[in-house]
Amino acid sequence: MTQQDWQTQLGLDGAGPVYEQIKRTLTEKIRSGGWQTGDRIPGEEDLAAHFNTARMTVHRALRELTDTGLLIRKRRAGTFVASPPAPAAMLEIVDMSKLIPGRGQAYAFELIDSAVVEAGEELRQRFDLSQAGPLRRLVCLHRADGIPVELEERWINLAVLPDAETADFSQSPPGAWLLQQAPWTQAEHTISARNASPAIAQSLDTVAGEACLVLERRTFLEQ
Amino acid sequence: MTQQDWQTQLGLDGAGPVYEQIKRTLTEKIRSGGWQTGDRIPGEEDLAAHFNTARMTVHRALRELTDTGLLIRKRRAGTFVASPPAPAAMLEIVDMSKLIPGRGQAYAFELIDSAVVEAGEELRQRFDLSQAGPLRRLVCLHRADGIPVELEERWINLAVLPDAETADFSQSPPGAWLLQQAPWTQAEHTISARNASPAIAQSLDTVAGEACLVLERRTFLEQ
DNA sequence: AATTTTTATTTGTATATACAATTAAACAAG
DNA sequence: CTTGTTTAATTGTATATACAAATAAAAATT
Repeated sequence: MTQQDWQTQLGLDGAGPVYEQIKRTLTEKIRSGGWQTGDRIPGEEDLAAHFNTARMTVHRALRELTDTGLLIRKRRAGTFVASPPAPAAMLEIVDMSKLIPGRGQAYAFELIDSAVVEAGEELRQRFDLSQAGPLRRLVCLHRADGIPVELEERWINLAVLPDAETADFSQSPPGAWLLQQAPWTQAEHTISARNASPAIAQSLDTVAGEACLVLERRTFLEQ
Repeated sequence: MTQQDWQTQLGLDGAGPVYEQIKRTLTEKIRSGGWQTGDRIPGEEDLAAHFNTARMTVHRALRELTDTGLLIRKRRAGTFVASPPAPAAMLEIVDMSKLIPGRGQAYAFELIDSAVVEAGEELRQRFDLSQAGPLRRLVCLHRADGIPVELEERWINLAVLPDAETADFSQSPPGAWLLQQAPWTQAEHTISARNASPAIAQSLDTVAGEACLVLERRTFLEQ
Protein backbone atom coordinates (compact mmCIF):
# COMPACT_ATOMS: atom_id res chain seq x y z
CA MET A 1 0.00 0.00 0.00
CA THR A 2 1.45 3.32 -1.05
CA GLN A 3 1.04 6.61 0.72
CA GLN A 4 -1.31 7.73 -2.00
CA ASP A 5 -3.64 4.86 -1.26
CA TRP A 6 -4.44 5.62 2.31
CA GLN A 7 -4.62 9.32 1.66
CA THR A 8 -7.36 8.81 -0.85
CA GLN A 9 -9.23 6.34 1.33
CA LEU A 10 -9.24 8.07 4.69
CA GLY A 11 -11.80 10.63 5.68
CA LEU A 12 -13.68 11.74 8.76
CA ASP A 13 -17.43 11.54 9.21
CA GLY A 14 -17.93 14.77 11.11
CA ALA A 15 -19.70 13.19 14.08
CA GLY A 16 -18.36 13.89 17.54
CA PRO A 17 -14.90 15.02 18.62
CA VAL A 18 -12.22 14.90 15.95
CA TYR A 19 -10.04 12.49 17.92
CA GLU A 20 -12.97 10.09 18.11
CA GLN A 21 -13.55 10.42 14.39
CA ILE A 22 -9.91 9.64 13.79
CA LYS A 23 -10.16 6.63 16.09
CA ARG A 24 -13.16 5.35 14.20
CA THR A 25 -11.57 5.95 10.82
CA LEU A 26 -8.33 4.19 11.69
CA THR A 27 -10.18 1.35 13.38
CA GLU A 28 -12.29 0.80 10.29
CA LYS A 29 -9.18 0.91 8.14
CA ILE A 30 -7.73 -1.91 10.22
CA ARG A 31 -10.95 -3.83 10.53
CA SER A 32 -11.49 -3.82 6.79
CA GLY A 33 -8.02 -5.20 6.22
CA GLY A 34 -6.64 -2.07 4.61
CA TRP A 35 -3.97 -2.13 7.26
CA GLN A 36 -2.99 -5.55 8.50
CA THR A 37 -1.32 -6.93 11.58
CA GLY A 38 2.25 -5.72 11.74
CA ASP A 39 1.80 -2.97 9.17
CA ARG A 40 3.36 0.33 9.95
CA ILE A 41 0.84 3.13 9.70
CA PRO A 42 1.69 6.77 8.85
CA GLY A 43 3.32 8.92 11.51
CA GLU A 44 1.53 11.53 13.57
CA GLU A 45 2.68 14.42 11.40
CA ASP A 46 1.48 12.71 8.23
CA LEU A 47 -1.88 11.81 9.70
CA ALA A 48 -2.30 15.31 11.07
CA ALA A 49 -1.59 16.78 7.65
CA HIS A 50 -3.93 14.29 6.00
CA PHE A 51 -6.83 14.93 8.39
CA ASN A 52 -6.06 18.63 8.39
CA THR A 53 -5.80 18.72 12.17
CA ALA A 54 -3.15 19.22 14.84
CA ARG A 55 -0.62 16.55 15.74
CA MET A 56 -1.86 16.57 19.35
CA THR A 57 -5.30 15.56 18.19
CA VAL A 58 -3.92 12.67 16.17
CA HIS A 59 -1.67 11.80 19.10
CA ARG A 60 -4.62 11.45 21.44
CA ALA A 61 -6.43 9.18 19.00
CA LEU A 62 -3.36 6.99 18.55
CA ARG A 63 -2.68 6.87 22.27
CA GLU A 64 -6.22 5.72 23.03
CA LEU A 65 -6.13 3.11 20.28
CA THR A 66 -2.88 1.91 21.82
CA ASP A 67 -4.61 1.70 25.19
CA THR A 68 -7.28 -0.55 23.73
CA GLY A 69 -4.61 -2.79 22.22
CA LEU A 70 -5.29 -2.03 18.59
CA LEU A 71 -1.94 -0.37 17.95
CA ILE A 72 1.61 -0.66 19.19
CA ARG A 73 3.86 2.39 19.23
CA LYS A 74 7.62 2.75 19.44
CA ARG A 75 9.60 5.94 19.38
CA ARG A 76 11.60 6.47 16.26
CA ALA A 77 10.22 3.25 14.78
CA GLY A 78 6.61 4.28 14.35
CA THR A 79 3.11 2.97 14.96
CA PHE A 80 2.08 -0.55 14.03
CA VAL A 81 -1.12 -2.55 13.87
CA ALA A 82 -1.16 -4.93 16.84
CA SER A 83 -2.01 -8.60 16.69
CA PRO A 84 -5.71 -9.34 16.85
CA PRO A 85 -6.74 -10.26 20.38
CA ALA A 86 -7.44 -13.85 21.33
CA PRO A 87 -11.16 -14.57 21.76
CA ALA A 88 -10.69 -15.22 25.47
CA ALA A 89 -9.35 -11.71 25.88
CA MET A 90 -12.87 -10.42 25.31
CA LEU A 91 -12.95 -10.20 29.05
CA GLU A 92 -10.21 -7.67 29.57
CA ILE A 93 -7.97 -9.33 32.13
CA VAL A 94 -5.79 -6.71 33.60
CA ASP A 95 -2.53 -6.61 35.46
CA MET A 96 -3.45 -6.67 39.14
CA SER A 97 -0.36 -4.69 40.10
CA LYS A 98 -1.64 -1.85 37.94
CA LEU A 99 -5.36 -2.24 38.41
CA ILE A 100 -5.45 -2.27 42.17
CA PRO A 101 -3.53 0.98 42.73
CA GLY A 102 -5.60 2.51 39.95
CA ARG A 103 -8.63 1.70 42.04
CA GLY A 104 -7.19 3.54 44.99
CA GLN A 105 -6.36 0.42 46.97
CA ALA A 106 -3.02 -0.72 48.34
CA TYR A 107 -1.45 -3.45 46.22
CA ALA A 108 0.76 -6.16 47.64
CA PHE A 109 1.88 -9.54 46.41
CA GLU A 110 3.52 -12.54 47.95
CA LEU A 111 5.48 -15.37 46.35
CA ILE A 112 3.83 -18.53 47.67
CA ASP A 113 5.75 -21.16 45.77
CA SER A 114 8.60 -21.35 43.30
CA ALA A 115 10.12 -24.45 41.72
CA VAL A 116 11.78 -25.73 38.56
CA VAL A 117 10.27 -28.96 37.22
CA GLU A 118 10.88 -31.15 34.21
CA ALA A 119 7.91 -31.18 31.86
CA GLY A 120 6.56 -34.72 31.69
CA GLU A 121 4.04 -35.93 29.17
CA GLU A 122 1.13 -34.48 31.13
CA LEU A 123 2.55 -30.99 31.30
CA ARG A 124 3.68 -31.17 27.69
CA GLN A 125 0.15 -31.92 26.59
CA ARG A 126 -1.30 -29.27 28.84
CA PHE A 127 0.91 -26.56 27.42
CA ASP A 128 1.11 -27.96 23.90
CA LEU A 129 4.90 -28.26 24.08
CA SER A 130 6.60 -30.11 21.24
CA GLN A 131 9.51 -31.29 23.33
CA ALA A 132 10.43 -31.90 26.95
CA GLY A 133 12.31 -29.31 28.98
CA PRO A 134 12.44 -27.63 32.34
CA LEU A 135 9.65 -25.27 33.40
CA ARG A 136 9.60 -22.85 36.27
CA ARG A 137 6.42 -22.81 38.29
CA LEU A 138 5.48 -19.77 40.38
CA VAL A 139 2.52 -19.17 42.63
CA CYS A 140 1.79 -15.60 43.68
CA LEU A 141 -0.88 -14.12 45.90
CA HIS A 142 -2.13 -10.66 45.03
CA ARG A 143 -3.77 -8.53 47.69
CA ALA A 144 -5.85 -5.34 47.59
CA ASP A 145 -5.85 -3.48 50.89
CA GLY A 146 -4.51 -6.64 52.49
CA ILE A 147 -7.35 -8.79 51.24
CA PRO A 148 -6.35 -11.66 48.95
CA VAL A 149 -7.99 -11.15 45.58
CA GLU A 150 -6.03 -13.37 43.22
CA LEU A 151 -3.88 -16.45 43.48
CA GLU A 152 -1.71 -16.65 40.39
CA GLU A 153 0.05 -19.80 39.21
CA ARG A 154 2.57 -19.24 36.45
CA TRP A 155 4.63 -21.65 34.39
CA ILE A 156 7.65 -20.38 32.45
CA ASN A 157 9.26 -22.44 29.71
CA LEU A 158 12.98 -22.20 30.48
CA ALA A 159 13.83 -23.34 26.97
CA VAL A 160 12.40 -20.03 25.78
CA LEU A 161 13.47 -17.82 28.69
CA PRO A 162 16.52 -19.37 30.37
CA ASP A 163 16.98 -16.28 32.54
CA ALA A 164 13.78 -17.11 34.34
CA GLU A 165 15.52 -19.98 36.09
CA THR A 166 17.58 -17.68 38.28
CA ALA A 167 15.43 -14.57 38.33
CA ASP A 168 14.19 -13.40 41.72
CA PHE A 169 10.42 -13.08 41.83
CA SER A 170 10.15 -12.39 45.53
CA GLN A 171 10.20 -8.62 45.14
CA SER A 172 8.18 -7.93 42.01
CA PRO A 173 5.47 -9.98 40.32
CA PRO A 174 6.59 -12.28 37.49
CA GLY A 175 4.25 -10.43 35.14
CA ALA A 176 6.35 -7.29 35.33
CA TRP A 177 9.61 -9.20 34.85
CA LEU A 178 8.27 -11.11 31.86
CA LEU A 179 7.01 -7.95 30.23
CA GLN A 180 10.54 -6.53 30.44
CA GLN A 181 12.26 -9.69 29.24
CA ALA A 182 9.84 -10.47 26.46
CA PRO A 183 7.91 -7.32 25.58
CA TRP A 184 6.33 -8.95 22.52
CA THR A 185 4.74 -11.61 24.54
CA GLN A 186 1.20 -12.43 23.53
CA ALA A 187 -1.22 -13.68 26.12
CA GLU A 188 -3.99 -16.23 25.98
CA HIS A 189 -6.39 -16.40 28.88
CA THR A 190 -8.60 -19.12 30.19
CA ILE A 191 -11.15 -18.55 32.90
CA SER A 192 -12.85 -21.31 34.81
CA ALA A 193 -14.57 -21.92 38.11
CA ARG A 194 -13.27 -24.37 40.68
CA ASN A 195 -13.87 -25.27 44.29
CA ALA A 196 -11.07 -24.12 46.55
CA SER A 197 -8.74 -26.84 47.69
CA PRO A 198 -7.67 -26.65 51.34
CA ALA A 199 -4.33 -25.14 50.31
CA ILE A 200 -5.90 -22.56 48.03
CA ALA A 201 -8.55 -21.73 50.59
CA GLN A 202 -5.87 -20.99 53.12
CA SER A 203 -4.04 -18.71 50.71
CA LEU A 204 -7.18 -16.83 49.79
CA ASP A 205 -8.37 -16.63 53.39
CA THR A 206 -11.54 -18.56 52.77
CA VAL A 207 -12.87 -22.07 53.41
CA ALA A 208 -12.18 -25.18 51.39
CA GLY A 209 -14.91 -25.90 48.85
CA GLU A 210 -15.64 -22.22 48.31
CA ALA A 211 -16.14 -21.59 44.62
CA CYS A 212 -13.25 -19.59 43.19
CA LEU A 213 -12.75 -18.07 39.82
CA VAL A 214 -9.62 -19.60 38.35
CA LEU A 215 -7.81 -17.59 35.75
CA GLU A 216 -5.13 -19.30 33.69
CA ARG A 217 -2.97 -17.14 31.51
CA ARG A 218 -0.49 -18.36 28.90
CA THR A 219 2.05 -15.92 27.57
CA PHE A 220 4.27 -16.83 24.63
CA LEU A 221 6.69 -15.21 22.28
CA GLU A 222 5.41 -14.54 18.81
CA GLN A 223 8.70 -14.88 16.99
CA MET B 1 -11.97 19.81 54.65
CA THR B 2 -11.05 23.36 53.71
CA GLN B 3 -9.14 24.45 50.66
CA GLN B 4 -6.17 25.23 52.88
CA ASP B 5 -6.02 21.64 54.02
CA TRP B 6 -5.49 19.97 50.71
CA GLN B 7 -3.14 22.66 49.57
CA THR B 8 -0.82 21.96 52.46
CA GLN B 9 -1.06 18.19 52.06
CA LEU B 10 -0.57 17.64 48.37
CA GLY B 11 2.82 17.38 46.72
CA LEU B 12 4.48 15.54 43.88
CA ASP B 13 7.29 13.04 44.19
CA GLY B 14 9.26 13.99 41.09
CA ALA B 15 9.28 10.51 39.57
CA GLY B 16 8.06 10.08 36.00
CA PRO B 17 5.72 12.29 33.98
CA VAL B 18 3.96 15.03 35.89
CA TYR B 19 0.50 13.74 34.98
CA GLU B 20 1.45 10.36 36.43
CA GLN B 21 2.70 12.05 39.59
CA ILE B 22 -0.58 13.89 39.89
CA LYS B 23 -2.47 10.63 39.37
CA ARG B 24 -0.48 8.98 42.13
CA THR B 25 -0.87 11.90 44.50
CA LEU B 26 -4.62 12.16 44.04
CA THR B 27 -5.03 8.39 44.23
CA GLU B 28 -3.14 8.28 47.51
CA LYS B 29 -5.23 11.16 48.81
CA ILE B 30 -8.36 9.13 48.11
CA ARG B 31 -6.91 5.84 49.26
CA SER B 32 -5.86 7.32 52.60
CA GLY B 33 -9.33 8.67 53.19
CA GLY B 34 -8.39 12.32 52.87
CA TRP B 35 -11.01 12.53 50.17
CA GLN B 36 -13.95 10.21 50.56
CA THR B 37 -16.58 8.80 48.28
CA GLY B 38 -18.76 11.57 46.96
CA ASP B 39 -16.43 14.38 47.96
CA ARG B 40 -15.91 17.10 45.46
CA ILE B 41 -12.25 17.64 44.74
CA PRO B 42 -10.71 20.95 43.61
CA GLY B 43 -11.22 22.05 40.03
CA GLU B 44 -8.63 21.80 37.29
CA GLU B 45 -7.55 25.42 37.60
CA ASP B 46 -7.05 25.11 41.35
CA LEU B 47 -5.11 21.87 41.06
CA ALA B 48 -2.98 23.32 38.28
CA ALA B 49 -2.15 26.33 40.41
CA HIS B 50 -1.42 24.13 43.41
CA PHE B 51 0.86 21.75 41.54
CA ASN B 52 2.37 24.65 39.63
CA THR B 53 1.60 23.06 36.30
CA ALA B 54 -0.63 23.63 33.30
CA ARG B 55 -4.33 22.92 33.39
CA MET B 56 -3.98 20.48 30.48
CA THR B 57 -1.59 18.38 32.51
CA VAL B 58 -4.04 18.20 35.40
CA HIS B 59 -6.80 17.52 32.91
CA ARG B 60 -5.02 14.48 31.53
CA ALA B 61 -4.46 13.11 35.03
CA LEU B 62 -8.11 13.60 35.97
CA ARG B 63 -9.32 12.15 32.69
CA GLU B 64 -7.28 8.99 33.14
CA LEU B 65 -8.39 8.60 36.74
CA THR B 66 -11.93 8.93 35.47
CA ASP B 67 -11.22 6.20 32.93
CA THR B 68 -10.13 3.85 35.69
CA GLY B 69 -13.30 4.62 37.62
CA LEU B 70 -11.72 6.45 40.53
CA LEU B 71 -13.35 9.79 39.75
CA ILE B 72 -16.57 11.04 38.23
CA ARG B 73 -16.64 14.34 36.36
CA LYS B 74 -19.51 16.61 35.39
CA ARG B 75 -19.26 19.91 33.60
CA ARG B 76 -20.10 22.90 35.69
CA ALA B 77 -20.54 20.65 38.75
CA GLY B 78 -16.97 19.50 39.22
CA THR B 79 -15.00 16.33 39.91
CA PHE B 80 -16.05 13.83 42.57
CA VAL B 81 -14.62 10.74 44.19
CA ALA B 82 -16.42 7.71 42.77
CA SER B 83 -17.81 4.84 44.76
CA PRO B 84 -15.28 2.15 45.60
CA PRO B 85 -15.51 -0.72 43.14
CA ALA B 86 -17.12 -3.98 44.11
CA PRO B 87 -14.62 -6.79 44.67
CA ALA B 88 -15.98 -8.72 41.71
CA ALA B 89 -15.10 -5.80 39.45
CA MET B 90 -11.45 -6.74 39.89
CA LEU B 91 -11.90 -8.43 36.57
CA GLU B 92 -12.85 -5.46 34.46
CA ILE B 93 -15.97 -6.59 32.68
CA VAL B 94 -16.53 -4.31 29.79
CA ASP B 95 -19.41 -3.33 27.62
CA MET B 96 -19.23 -5.62 24.60
CA SER B 97 -20.81 -3.02 22.34
CA LYS B 98 -17.87 -0.74 23.08
CA LEU B 99 -15.10 -3.32 23.47
CA ILE B 100 -15.61 -5.16 20.22
CA PRO B 101 -15.44 -2.13 17.90
CA GLY B 102 -12.49 -0.92 19.98
CA ARG B 103 -10.76 -4.16 19.02
CA GLY B 104 -11.38 -3.48 15.37
CA GLN B 105 -14.10 -6.07 14.94
CA ALA B 106 -17.66 -5.67 13.74
CA TYR B 107 -20.15 -5.65 16.61
CA ALA B 108 -23.66 -6.95 16.30
CA PHE B 109 -26.28 -8.07 18.78
CA GLU B 110 -29.53 -9.94 18.58
CA LEU B 111 -32.47 -10.04 20.99
CA ILE B 112 -33.07 -13.73 21.59
CA ASP B 113 -35.82 -13.57 24.17
CA SER B 114 -37.89 -10.94 25.95
CA ALA B 115 -40.60 -11.48 28.54
CA VAL B 116 -42.20 -9.97 31.63
CA VAL B 117 -42.54 -12.40 34.53
CA GLU B 118 -43.82 -12.16 38.09
CA ALA B 119 -41.03 -12.74 40.61
CA GLY B 120 -41.86 -15.84 42.61
CA GLU B 121 -40.10 -16.92 45.75
CA GLU B 122 -37.21 -18.43 43.85
CA LEU B 123 -36.45 -15.32 41.83
CA ARG B 124 -36.91 -13.12 44.91
CA GLN B 125 -34.31 -15.10 46.75
CA ARG B 126 -31.97 -15.13 43.80
CA PHE B 127 -32.07 -11.37 43.41
CA ASP B 128 -32.48 -10.56 47.08
CA LEU B 129 -35.77 -8.76 46.50
CA SER B 130 -37.78 -7.78 49.57
CA GLN B 131 -41.14 -7.94 47.82
CA ALA B 132 -42.76 -9.55 44.81
CA GLY B 133 -43.19 -7.68 41.56
CA PRO B 134 -42.84 -8.01 37.82
CA LEU B 135 -39.43 -8.43 36.24
CA ARG B 136 -38.47 -8.13 32.61
CA ARG B 137 -36.15 -10.80 31.33
CA LEU B 138 -34.02 -10.22 28.24
CA VAL B 139 -31.60 -12.51 26.47
CA CYS B 140 -29.16 -10.97 24.02
CA LEU B 141 -26.51 -12.49 21.82
CA HIS B 142 -23.42 -10.40 21.14
CA ARG B 143 -21.29 -11.11 18.10
CA ALA B 144 -17.84 -10.02 17.01
CA ASP B 145 -17.29 -10.32 13.27
CA GLY B 146 -20.38 -12.48 13.17
CA ILE B 147 -19.07 -14.96 15.71
CA PRO B 148 -21.17 -15.29 18.88
CA VAL B 149 -19.03 -14.24 21.83
CA GLU B 150 -21.49 -13.56 24.60
CA LEU B 151 -24.99 -14.61 25.47
CA GLU B 152 -26.40 -12.08 27.92
CA GLU B 153 -29.42 -12.72 30.13
CA ARG B 154 -30.72 -9.62 31.88
CA TRP B 155 -33.48 -9.18 34.48
CA ILE B 156 -34.91 -5.73 35.10
CA ASN B 157 -36.98 -4.97 38.19
CA LEU B 158 -39.97 -3.09 36.82
CA ALA B 159 -40.76 -1.74 40.28
CA VAL B 160 -37.60 0.30 39.98
CA LEU B 161 -37.68 1.03 36.26
CA PRO B 162 -41.30 0.86 35.03
CA ASP B 163 -40.29 2.23 31.64
CA ALA B 164 -38.39 -0.97 30.96
CA GLU B 165 -41.68 -2.79 30.48
CA THR B 166 -42.42 -1.08 27.20
CA ALA B 167 -38.92 -0.15 26.04
CA ASP B 168 -37.77 -1.63 22.74
CA PHE B 169 -34.54 -3.57 23.07
CA SER B 170 -34.50 -5.00 19.59
CA GLN B 171 -32.39 -2.19 18.15
CA SER B 172 -29.87 -1.35 20.85
CA PRO B 173 -28.54 -3.49 23.71
CA PRO B 174 -30.31 -3.10 27.07
CA GLY B 175 -27.01 -2.04 28.62
CA ALA B 176 -27.02 1.20 26.65
CA TRP B 177 -30.66 1.91 27.47
CA LEU B 178 -30.18 1.26 31.16
CA LEU B 179 -27.15 3.51 31.32
CA GLN B 180 -29.27 6.33 29.94
CA GLN B 181 -32.25 5.68 32.18
CA ALA B 182 -30.30 5.10 35.36
CA PRO B 183 -26.83 6.60 34.93
CA TRP B 184 -25.95 6.06 38.57
CA THR B 185 -26.46 2.38 38.34
CA GLN B 186 -23.89 0.37 40.17
CA ALA B 187 -23.00 -3.06 38.88
CA GLU B 188 -22.15 -6.29 40.62
CA HIS B 189 -20.75 -9.11 38.54
CA THR B 190 -20.62 -12.81 39.02
CA ILE B 191 -18.63 -15.09 36.76
CA SER B 192 -19.02 -18.82 36.68
CA ALA B 193 -18.42 -21.75 34.37
CA ARG B 194 -21.24 -23.91 33.13
CA ASN B 195 -21.85 -26.57 30.51
CA ALA B 196 -23.83 -25.30 27.59
CA SER B 197 -27.42 -26.44 27.52
CA PRO B 198 -28.75 -27.42 24.09
CA ALA B 199 -30.48 -24.04 23.76
CA ILE B 200 -27.40 -22.08 24.77
CA ALA B 201 -25.18 -24.21 22.57
CA GLN B 202 -27.36 -23.39 19.60
CA SER B 203 -27.22 -19.67 20.34
CA LEU B 204 -23.48 -19.71 20.73
CA ASP B 205 -22.96 -21.92 17.70
CA THR B 206 -21.32 -24.70 19.64
CA VAL B 207 -22.26 -28.12 20.95
CA ALA B 208 -24.25 -28.93 24.07
CA GLY B 209 -22.04 -29.73 27.03
CA GLU B 210 -19.31 -27.36 25.87
CA ALA B 211 -17.98 -25.45 28.87
CA CYS B 212 -19.02 -21.82 28.70
CA LEU B 213 -18.07 -18.89 30.84
CA VAL B 214 -21.26 -17.53 32.33
CA LEU B 215 -21.23 -13.91 33.35
CA GLU B 216 -24.07 -12.64 35.51
CA ARG B 217 -24.33 -8.95 36.04
CA ARG B 218 -26.61 -7.18 38.52
CA THR B 219 -27.11 -3.47 38.15
CA PHE B 220 -29.00 -1.50 40.77
CA LEU B 221 -29.69 2.08 41.71
CA GLU B 222 -27.74 3.43 44.58
CA GLN B 223 -30.32 5.85 45.86
C1' DA C 1 34.23 -7.21 10.59
C1' DA C 2 32.91 -5.74 14.86
C1' DT C 3 32.15 -2.06 17.92
C1' DT C 4 31.28 2.51 19.27
C1' DT C 5 29.60 7.01 18.40
C1' DT C 6 26.78 10.23 16.18
C1' DT C 7 22.71 11.64 13.83
C1' DA C 8 18.10 11.97 12.76
C1' DT C 9 13.35 10.36 13.17
C1' DT C 10 9.41 9.45 15.77
C1' DT C 11 6.72 9.35 19.68
C1' DG C 12 5.98 11.39 24.54
C1' DT C 13 5.11 15.16 27.53
C1' DA C 14 4.29 19.99 28.96
C1' DT C 15 2.51 24.52 28.24
C1' DA C 16 -0.50 28.41 26.84
C1' DT C 17 -4.45 29.79 24.62
C1' DA C 18 -8.99 29.72 22.76
C1' DC C 19 -13.39 28.36 22.36
C1' DA C 20 -17.25 24.79 22.87
C1' DA C 21 -20.51 22.20 25.68
C1' DT C 22 -22.80 21.25 29.78
C1' DT C 23 -25.41 22.48 33.52
C1' DA C 24 -25.98 24.29 38.47
C1' DA C 25 -27.32 28.35 40.20
C1' DA C 26 -29.34 32.74 39.98
C1' DC C 27 -32.84 35.38 38.23
C1' DA C 28 -37.20 36.76 36.05
C1' DA C 29 -42.03 36.09 34.72
C1' DG C 30 -46.34 34.44 35.34
C1' DC D 1 -44.93 28.75 44.08
C1' DT D 2 -43.85 27.18 39.51
C1' DT D 3 -41.84 27.68 35.32
C1' DG D 4 -38.91 29.42 32.08
C1' DT D 5 -34.65 32.21 31.04
C1' DT D 6 -30.18 33.91 31.72
C1' DT D 7 -25.74 33.68 33.72
C1' DA D 8 -21.61 31.83 34.98
C1' DA D 9 -18.63 27.97 36.55
C1' DT D 10 -16.48 23.86 35.10
C1' DT D 11 -15.03 20.40 32.24
C1' DG D 12 -14.10 19.03 27.15
C1' DT D 13 -11.72 19.65 22.91
C1' DA D 14 -8.54 21.71 19.51
C1' DT D 15 -4.39 24.07 18.28
C1' DA D 16 0.49 25.58 18.12
C1' DT D 17 4.82 25.30 20.04
C1' DA D 18 8.71 23.52 22.41
C1' DC D 19 11.52 20.35 24.18
C1' DA D 20 12.45 15.49 26.06
C1' DA D 21 13.24 10.61 25.38
C1' DA D 22 13.92 6.59 22.86
C1' DT D 23 16.04 4.32 19.25
C1' DA D 24 16.77 2.94 14.26
C1' DA D 25 19.97 4.11 11.02
C1' DA D 26 24.16 6.00 9.59
C1' DA D 27 28.82 7.08 10.32
C1' DA D 28 33.13 6.65 12.48
C1' DT D 29 36.47 3.98 14.78
C1' DT D 30 39.11 0.15 16.15
